[in-house]
Amino acid sequence: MSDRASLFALFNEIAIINQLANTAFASVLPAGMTLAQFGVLNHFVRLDPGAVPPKDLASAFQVTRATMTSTLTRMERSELVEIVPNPDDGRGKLVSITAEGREMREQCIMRLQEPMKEAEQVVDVEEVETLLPHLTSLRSKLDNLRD
Amino acid sequence: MSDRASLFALFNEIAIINQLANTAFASVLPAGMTLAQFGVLNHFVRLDPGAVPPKDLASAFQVTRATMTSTLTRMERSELVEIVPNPDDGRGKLVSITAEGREMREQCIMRLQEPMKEAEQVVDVEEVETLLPHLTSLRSKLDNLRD
DNA sequence: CTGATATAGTTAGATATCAAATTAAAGGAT
DNA sequence: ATCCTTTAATTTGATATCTAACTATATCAG
Repeated sequence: MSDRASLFALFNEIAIINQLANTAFASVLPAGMTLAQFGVLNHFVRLDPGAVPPKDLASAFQVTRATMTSTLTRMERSELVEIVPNPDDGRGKLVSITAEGREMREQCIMRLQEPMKEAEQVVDVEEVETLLPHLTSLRSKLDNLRD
Repeated sequence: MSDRASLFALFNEIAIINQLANTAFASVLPAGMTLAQFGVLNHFVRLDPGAVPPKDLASAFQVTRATMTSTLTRMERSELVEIVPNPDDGRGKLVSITAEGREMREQCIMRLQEPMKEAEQVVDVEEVETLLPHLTSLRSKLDNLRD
């Protein structure tokens, strides 16, 4: 197989894995929750960045600002985050996680244990350890390409 | 890092790579074309399956039948595929690629060369060769989990 | 044959995602 | 100070995707 075909096949496998994982994880989340929203909550809990502009969240997740606007609007509606004007920049906003948001994140983490456990049972741990650094490096290179 | 955290990180990297690749590839396709539609066209050209039921396409791409209905409806509207009732099954349909569909697929392949070339330039070929079999195996295992 | 169950496809309603256009504010150049 | 450019966020309109509910046909059990 040529290099190009391999690369193509690689992206193909990644697309399918992503879809399978997405569907499996999404199916156990509390009603109304999505992986995109969970990602935002998890980001706040893990990094504890305080109040951040939507654009920073957008670039952390590699989505457009329009996409982040959409997600954050829904999350504000369900009171998982709070959004206030940025006092230092009249164009901007600042987003922070609420107590409800933290609780919801805990709920999600708990529910995600089950499908993770299932995945662990079929997936070779060594395989994951082998794959991870390569994928991280690939992601980083593709990311640089974007600029 | 625990096994579970590694697995989680793995899915995370995969999600981001998928998004980056998706966006880059989608941006060079002819107006109106999408990766989902290209995937269907490519499937027909590579495997030459003749006329196939929508359900088979859905399972080939690991999407729901509803999703495939949506994609095929658009593709039929733009005359990239032809859809007729299945003479052997009153519930079913049969989908085949049209001459326009083949031309469109060629167009897409040509346009995809450019971003593929860029990716090739930053991505280590050996890295891809290392990754691919592991990803294929991972995909297959996750796939089995679904049933 | 008839009734229950399974399967193929669609529809409805939701979220995520993008690109392009718009609005408003910040920053820089002269 | 004024104009131009850039940046932050939103809106609009599109596709992809899911689940759940529905229709129609097929299949199987008795």
